[in-house]
Amino acid sequence: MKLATWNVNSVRAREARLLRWLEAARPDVVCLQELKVTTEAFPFEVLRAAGYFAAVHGQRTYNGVAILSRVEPQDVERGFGDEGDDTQARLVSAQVGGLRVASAYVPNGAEVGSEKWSYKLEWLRRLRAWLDRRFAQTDPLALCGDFNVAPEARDVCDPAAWEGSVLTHPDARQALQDVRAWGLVDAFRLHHEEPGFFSWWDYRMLAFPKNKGLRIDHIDLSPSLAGRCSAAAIDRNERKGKQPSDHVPVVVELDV
DNA sequence: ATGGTTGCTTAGCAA
Repeated sequence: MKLATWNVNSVRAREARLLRWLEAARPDVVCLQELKVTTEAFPFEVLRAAGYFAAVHGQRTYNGVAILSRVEPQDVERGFGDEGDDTQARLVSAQVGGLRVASAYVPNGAEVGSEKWSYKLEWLRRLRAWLDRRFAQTDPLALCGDFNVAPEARDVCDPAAWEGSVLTHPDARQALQDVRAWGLVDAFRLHHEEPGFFSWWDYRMLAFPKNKGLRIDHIDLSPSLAGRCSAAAIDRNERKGKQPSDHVPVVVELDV
């Protein structure tokens, strides 16, 4: 199974590129983030024609997440289902082909110390609580998405320049580590040790041509799936050409 | 040098 995650930064603005990429990469399952569209206005028909079902948790203007799958997703769950804030569409999960897949759009956090920053850290705590509540470590689970955290210095183009940012702050890294301590493994790092692999480049300041990026999009696997992950890659080419997203797809191959 | 760019929505916010 080929499983991917991609923050498309508006599914409507990216529709042509998404369809072209699906045709070229032929993934079985794709987690999308930042749809920026309501569930009602999601392009179900065009994706169905391309061979994909969709489990969608949409929202107007901001956020919005989905799971595309060649087999029909079952048991779709939207949000955490906890007592916390439920106004931002940032999590959808579903059963696809024998495993549980989650598409997550972790809050960016805006600025360290801001209300949005607190919301980001709290959201990551809720994510860990959701894992504790909903799954056993033996379950085949893939948590995919824009985590808005570069886990280590090797995931940052210029660690000194990015020190203390919302994407690299020790508190954000610790919050992600607390999520992963449930029993998740960063699939990309199973296959690549070296620095210089990025999944996001700012639209501004010629960040992509200068390769000033960060690796903030991740596919995290439960132990049983980690042992079945035969390859991982970042599709850097998708940042090239006209009207790219600021993020590119991350792809893994699972022997399931 | 709190700059620069993109998307949604329509002037300002979010990233």
